[in-house]
Amino acid sequence: MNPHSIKVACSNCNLRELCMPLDLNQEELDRIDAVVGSRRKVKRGATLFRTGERFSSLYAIRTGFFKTRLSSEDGRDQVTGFQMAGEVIGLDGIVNDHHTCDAVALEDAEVCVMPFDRIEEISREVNALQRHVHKIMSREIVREHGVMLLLGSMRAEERVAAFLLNLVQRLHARGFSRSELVLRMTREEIGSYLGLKLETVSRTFSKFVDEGMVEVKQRHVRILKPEALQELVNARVD
Amino acid sequence: MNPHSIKVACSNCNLRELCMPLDLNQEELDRIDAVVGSRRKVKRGATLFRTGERFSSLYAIRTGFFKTRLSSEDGRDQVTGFQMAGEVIGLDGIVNDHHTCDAVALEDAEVCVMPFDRIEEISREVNALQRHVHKIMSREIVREHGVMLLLGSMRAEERVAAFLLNLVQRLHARGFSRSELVLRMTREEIGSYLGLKLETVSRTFSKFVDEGMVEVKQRHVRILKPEALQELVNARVD
DNA sequence: CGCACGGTTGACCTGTATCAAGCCGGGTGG
DNA sequence: CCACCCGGCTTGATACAGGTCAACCGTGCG
Repeated sequence: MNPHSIKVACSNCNLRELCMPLDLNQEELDRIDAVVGSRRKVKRGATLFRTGERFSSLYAIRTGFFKTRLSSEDGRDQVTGFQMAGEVIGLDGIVNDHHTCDAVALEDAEVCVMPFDRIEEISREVNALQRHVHKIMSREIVREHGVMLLLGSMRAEERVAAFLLNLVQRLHARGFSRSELVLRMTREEIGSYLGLKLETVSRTFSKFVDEGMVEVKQRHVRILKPEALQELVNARVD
Repeated sequence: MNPHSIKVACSNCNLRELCMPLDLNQEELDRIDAVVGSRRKVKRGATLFRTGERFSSLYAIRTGFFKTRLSSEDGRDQVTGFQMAGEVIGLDGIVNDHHTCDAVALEDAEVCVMPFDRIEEISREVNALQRHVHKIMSREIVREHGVMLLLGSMRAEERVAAFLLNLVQRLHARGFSRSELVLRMTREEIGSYLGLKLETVSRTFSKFVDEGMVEVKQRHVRILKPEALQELVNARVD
């Protein structure tokens, strides 16, 4: 759509510790800079890639917030994840050379475009990058295991609690508050991700508010009792 | 537990087209043989690896049938997948150098042990192997997306139908019948995987039988109307 | 042979979906 | 600047899918 060729060295990027391996010598650093082909801006509501599009690159999010979703022709819709700065999207496309989900920007965003064949080429030479790529993919697999646990065995309250704690923890790792957050997505999108209807998400928020665990004003959420939420998530089922 | 050092060349393995890249010259083939360190037998009910164990290898299943499960201390249990011959397990361990799930044999099994540092080493030299490893990981990510869709948006009948079709399709790719299968797992394990209780799985089977879509005798299942099951899976929700 | 585990089935309960009405806040146009 | 509108959200009433609890059955193993 709107590719930009402004290149900024990864070695200078303030997200480096989030999206690149750490212990590199200068030569390796220079090599890794070559992984990023260009940058690309994505407007709120626009897609970075869509189901069926040819896969060519992974994308490291510099700024903004994305959702990924499966949209099958038969009308089922499933949000498979929310991604923020420092996270990598596009891994789904590697198997079949085509993307199998949509990536939609939930706010104006900018990504680093990393052509995958270049990633493969350089990770043959820089062991740390090779290892890094493997870890990123493995991390995604483990994350999805967690979502399966959530969808397969948690009740609505537990899901919403887990969702809020996960979001705020990731934001905190990026220097934001550990108790306050702004939701970038609608109740419906949260519901899709959590396997719930939007009304249930809304009711659950209200319940948490009644119980003094959180404050909710529209999309602004303040977590008052993180331990209480955590306890919900840990609750034994049987 | 019980490592065996019997080595059999991948180049001669009848599962090669399932678990190894295809277009290789002789030199590359020889190199890839070096990926497999040894074999290991796993008795029914035993674990190949457990949550928390140090990660060192991926495993290619030669024979037998596995389930992977998350078993959190708090009593939640979630089956995250069923794996059969030609499939690779252990990818979850790469991120943190420790496994994050258990792999349990549902019948006596044998796996090829592939030390991961050797995989990384050789895939630096053999591009096809590098690409292959990336595809395996990406395939797992895409598979899990599918499970998220199933858990997040399908009703019980749809889940069970999808489960049966998926199993029989994978078995058929391995030379088994496209309509008959033997379940290697209990109703409870199916239920855990599908986010349902075992009674619901049982009832759903019975319903399918009543409707003439399948025959079920214990763990023997014969699919009589695959199109009907497929239609269920494709059913638009709204 | 008999026990134990896995599976089926029934009766009832409950959490979440569904349907519906109304609210709130931000953006637009008069 | 205000009125209006619209999308996103909340809340209530009701329906129903699937969970729970319980009894019973079949079969394969010791």
